[in-house]
Amino acid sequence: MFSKACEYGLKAMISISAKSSRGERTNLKEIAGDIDSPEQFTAKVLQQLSRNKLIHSVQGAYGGFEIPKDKLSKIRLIDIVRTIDGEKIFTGCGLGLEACDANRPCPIHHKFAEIRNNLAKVLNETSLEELATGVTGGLTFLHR
Amino acid sequence: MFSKACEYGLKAMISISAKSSRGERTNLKEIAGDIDSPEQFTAKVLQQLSRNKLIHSVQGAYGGFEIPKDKLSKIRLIDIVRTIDGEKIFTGCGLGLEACDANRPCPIHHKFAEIRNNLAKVLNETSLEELATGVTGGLTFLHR
DNA sequence: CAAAACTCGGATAAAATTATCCGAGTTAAC
DNA sequence: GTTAACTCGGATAATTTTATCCGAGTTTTG
Repeated sequence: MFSKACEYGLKAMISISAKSSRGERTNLKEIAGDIDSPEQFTAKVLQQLSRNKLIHSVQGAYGGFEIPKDKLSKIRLIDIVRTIDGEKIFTGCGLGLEACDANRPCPIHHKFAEIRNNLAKVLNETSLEELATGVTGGLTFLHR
Repeated sequence: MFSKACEYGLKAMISISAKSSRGERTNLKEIAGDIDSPEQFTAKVLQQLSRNKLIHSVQGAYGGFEIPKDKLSKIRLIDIVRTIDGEKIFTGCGLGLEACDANRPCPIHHKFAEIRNNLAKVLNETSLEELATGVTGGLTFLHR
């Protein structure tokens, strides 16, 4: 469904959110520990998220990553997925056709439009805040 | 969503179905032409489908691939996806956790279970015959 | 039986994705 | 101002996926 990079990105964002909602800043090592991901690869993903203003990075000692509290309810999963995996998952043809639309649909176009729209809807409706709350409350988990 | 191999497999199966429903046998070159795919890579996918009894292969001159007519309405997209991409797309965690279930769910577990179930439902309900009819009637297309 | 038209399957190559290495820059504490 | 704890980013390596090569076997036709 999502690339590994995107999976790490989503988990990292949720981990950062949980900390940020308590006013804590976290860092690469802590994040990678929380989500059980390769540190350096995760660093690349965090850089990408930082460049796209989804998180705020602070260099130097006691630095790390954080998300301003007022943003927690505004960032949605779809923003993260868009940043890392792009639009393809939302608009791409289920059979990989370069051009596939209502005018010249692939055999599964209509059935898949519905599934993709539903995915987009869920990702669009789900805020980071909501998911961070679940993790903080011990109801959901970011690693096995 | 699906791997390239699976995309080619699905398109190839639809192409073969369209021919088989008219009693025609087709072959690798024709299939790759129909679905605009790399010939040799498509050959590997067809071998896999053949070994798993989803299509029947005939060697030698005038050989090729075909699907017995009585199977056309029985083969569903889910059979093809299972053969090529496996179960992961149906059961795997949206965030890539090794273990993710109702007991120890990832933050998006419940929302994604619904999407995946819907995908499985669509793939399970869609027969090859149905899709081949659309292509034969010029309503849907297997290449750009 | 020779030639042509096919599939089969092992081997290799190319490309994309995932993962790691490491030197450099930034900041806080002492 | 030195050290420790960080992020940044270019370079490289490993792995997986996608694509191609090619010799061998099968079958039909003439």
